[in-house]
Amino acid sequence: MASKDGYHHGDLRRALMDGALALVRERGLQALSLREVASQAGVSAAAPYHHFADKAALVRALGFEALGELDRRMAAAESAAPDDSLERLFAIGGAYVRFALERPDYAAVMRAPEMAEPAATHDQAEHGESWERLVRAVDTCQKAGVLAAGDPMPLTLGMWALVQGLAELLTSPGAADGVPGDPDAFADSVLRAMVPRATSAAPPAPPV
Amino acid sequence: MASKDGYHHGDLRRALMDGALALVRERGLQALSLREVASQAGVSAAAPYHHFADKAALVRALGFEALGELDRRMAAAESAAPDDSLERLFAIGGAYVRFALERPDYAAVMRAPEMAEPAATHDQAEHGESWERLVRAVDTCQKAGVLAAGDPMPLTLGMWALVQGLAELLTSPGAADGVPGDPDAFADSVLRAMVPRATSAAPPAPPV
DNA sequence: CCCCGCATCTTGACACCGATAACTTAACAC
DNA sequence: GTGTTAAGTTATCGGTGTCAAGATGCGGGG
Repeated sequence: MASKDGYHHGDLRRALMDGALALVRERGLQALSLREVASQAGVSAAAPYHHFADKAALVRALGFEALGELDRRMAAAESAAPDDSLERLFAIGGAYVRFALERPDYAAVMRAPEMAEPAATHDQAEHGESWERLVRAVDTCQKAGVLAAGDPMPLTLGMWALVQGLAELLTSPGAADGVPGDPDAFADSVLRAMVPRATSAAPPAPPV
Repeated sequence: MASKDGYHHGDLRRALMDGALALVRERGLQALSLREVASQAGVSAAAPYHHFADKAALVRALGFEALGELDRRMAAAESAAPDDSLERLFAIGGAYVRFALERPDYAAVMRAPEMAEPAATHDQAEHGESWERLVRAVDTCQKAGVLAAGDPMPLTLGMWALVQGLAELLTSPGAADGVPGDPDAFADSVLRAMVPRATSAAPPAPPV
């Protein structure tokens, strides 16, 4: 809609987004500079304003792209998991953490302050499809009796907050200290340790 | 050490910190400007550099102050809770969330990117006293048999991630939608729903 | 064919920001 | 008094987001 495929430049909008993503990956969201992204793409400092209203609009575009990719990975992980409701829930949560660890740039723009502004929720649903996917997974677990019945909201929001906080903790520098080995596997153990079970027969945390 | 109590100005360092906190409260951490803080305090733009090496140093000072206040509230909540290990754990987590809701300015500087830089861990321990307090509470719960035994790290880190993510979710604007009534009470219900129990006799989530 | 329109990109400028250097002032020690 | 030092000032630099006005190029209608 905004740009079909290129008049002078090849596809500037995409080039700007990729450049911004690279800059975030290398030096963090704080160091993201519109001018630098522009000059790296070979255009002047004012050129981006023909593709994004604002620096915030660029960040929001990246954030929504990240949300889309996140949901794609969650969907893949969910369908690849064994046919067990709780395993599917773990797979979804694990996909979030793995995504944040693998693509810290996307993770950073996903929780950028620009994504929480009213202009952001105006364009897209609150958490996108991922949220509804999680709601569905929790509901399935409850119906299967593997999670305590009752209002699903506290459980779902708790699950979301858990993976969100876990991703943030493991992404922040210096977090590699203290986690024994592969952070991905550690995140999985945290998830399994934290998710409550309705059944009492569940083994009390596998020996480390 | 840096300033005893005032030569020309009353106590500039404190005035700058208070002004910065107010600015964060009103317009967010992103809008924090050293120049504006300085002019609001009635001094020139270069004056703050005699009290803080950097803008980052100001933010770090506020962040550590926030961590101190957080631990103070956690301690108060813990000792005010009934004499039950799990209740104490809930009290600690609830204190975190309540603090973040009540003082979003402190919450913002606590998780500012400047706090994750190597210069920050150099001055103070990783999470301050609060972390060790949580470790102790989880350990007590495990010893009391109310939490599954085993490696306490996944449980503790999961608990930390949960309250951290919960605070971030409830602090972000637009989060008031969807939570039924008092967010503080809702956070407590999330905490109680998410924390796993070793005992099977625990009532399966109180009716809503 | 030409020319007009529109999207795109450029230059130039403005206001703001963080940071530093050089200078002035005030408080205290002796 | 003198001298030292902390604290505050002005002036300035490089960088950033943003806007206005002009240049440039591609497409479609005459």
